[in-house]
Amino acid sequence: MSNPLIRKLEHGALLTDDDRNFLEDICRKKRKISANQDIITEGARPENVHLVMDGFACRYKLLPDGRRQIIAFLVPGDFCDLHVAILGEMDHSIGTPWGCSIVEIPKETIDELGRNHPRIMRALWWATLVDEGVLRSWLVSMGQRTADKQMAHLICELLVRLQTVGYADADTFEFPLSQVDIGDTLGLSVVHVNRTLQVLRGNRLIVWKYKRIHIPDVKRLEAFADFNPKYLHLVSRKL
Amino acid sequence: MSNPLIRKLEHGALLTDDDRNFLEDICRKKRKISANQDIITEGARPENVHLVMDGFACRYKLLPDGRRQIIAFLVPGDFCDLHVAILGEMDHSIGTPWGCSIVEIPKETIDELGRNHPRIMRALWWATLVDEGVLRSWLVSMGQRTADKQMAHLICELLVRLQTVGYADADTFEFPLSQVDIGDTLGLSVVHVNRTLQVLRGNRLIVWKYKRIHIPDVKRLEAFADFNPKYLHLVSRKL
DNA sequence: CGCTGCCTTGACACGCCTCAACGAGCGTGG
DNA sequence: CCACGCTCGTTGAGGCGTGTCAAGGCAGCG
Repeated sequence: MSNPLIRKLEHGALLTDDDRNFLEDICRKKRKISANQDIITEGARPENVHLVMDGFACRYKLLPDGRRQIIAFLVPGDFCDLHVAILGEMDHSIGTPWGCSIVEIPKETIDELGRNHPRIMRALWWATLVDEGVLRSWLVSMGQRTADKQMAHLICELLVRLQTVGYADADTFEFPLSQVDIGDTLGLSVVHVNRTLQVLRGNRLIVWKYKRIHIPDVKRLEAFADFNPKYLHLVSRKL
Repeated sequence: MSNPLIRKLEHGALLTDDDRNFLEDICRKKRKISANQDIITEGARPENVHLVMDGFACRYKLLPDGRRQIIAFLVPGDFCDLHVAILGEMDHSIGTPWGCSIVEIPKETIDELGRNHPRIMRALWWATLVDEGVLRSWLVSMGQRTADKQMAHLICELLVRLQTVGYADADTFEFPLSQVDIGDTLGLSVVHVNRTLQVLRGNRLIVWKYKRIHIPDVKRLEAFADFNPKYLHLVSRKL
């Protein structure tokens, strides 16, 4: 079983075979999004719900002066806009500077989940609440941690999140982002991102080559970043 | 009708008289929390859900070195821990450095809402999704705005949120926070908060005296902060 | 009266930003 | 096949925003 959505939800709720089959069905029609494309733009009122199945996407917000803040990374198994059904309008955009594939799910299918698959519905709420926990943790990082620890913390988080959906090994994962992207994520300039990365590499906390991050000593990086995965609320951290 | 919870939820969903009566009933037994007290502490698994009815509370997270990051302000009508029912354990603390009064609602009452008051339930989900929107906006502020605009943005947000529950007039509201608290909210040092406030006061963007903020020209402050209230998803901004 | 908490100020240091330039890798078209 | 342009990473120099340390002032209160 390698469907990232199912893998993820199993960390938040108990599913039956029936639930799993239903989810498997939903995820059949994948669609590729090429690099530098928006999936949904701020102000839209999408008719379908979007789910990332492969690659990376990101939530972001543009300021009038052109600055961009990336608010979240969406990895396989993550929903882009589950909330629009209730909120109506997107208050931010979602794009993929690196390419990804997604599945579009009609709103009615989500309504059907509410009626016939309460366990899945609960798992979806679990997922959005976890997203909120991640957001809180990013805010803490930004407010209180220096650039090096902030960066280390982000990498620790991605390692765990990608592991839960089968997209990372014990100490390495693919990472297609540019240093500009990281800057827009952490609220830093490219130049400073570059210099900070050099320090992390110099201390052998991370190795980053060919769009892949490798962590020589995970425990050491987690200690350095003061990383505690509790905020991800994974019931069983089976990897 | 002055129940802040009802006032707030009416901005997110249509309620019936029956719904309103039920909510009114829930909010009867208020309890005062004095200043510098925690309402819930990280790691707790509370049996009741907590709702702020008067005053201010805040979500916050403590780092090993003693630094504190405030993640959210909870004003009258805001729930502290609706999510614990699904997530199980608190991944942050909630306290009130300034005093507030709250209501404790048994989890079973929430379950009953799910069965008998679907409109309320939907409104509660609306409220937690709006909280997430606020969180996103804080992240954008922190990452991209300078201290002065960040502070101005926060004040604009609080003005609107307090207005929707009847705790602010057109251009003024009570604000019991200290400059240390603001520093921990925006990720700034007290010294810098102080100096930034002096600039804002000097430009007559805000007047802050006797634990009350007054805004001489709301439009001007909103323009300065680049404030757009759409992220609060208030269906009708009747004030 | 003398606490104590909060605001305010000054001096100095440092993290991070901006501007500017250059280099490496890579796809494209002549 | 090479020249070109593009994107991305890297470096240097200088400046500003913000942090830290330290001290003093003022108001509230026992």
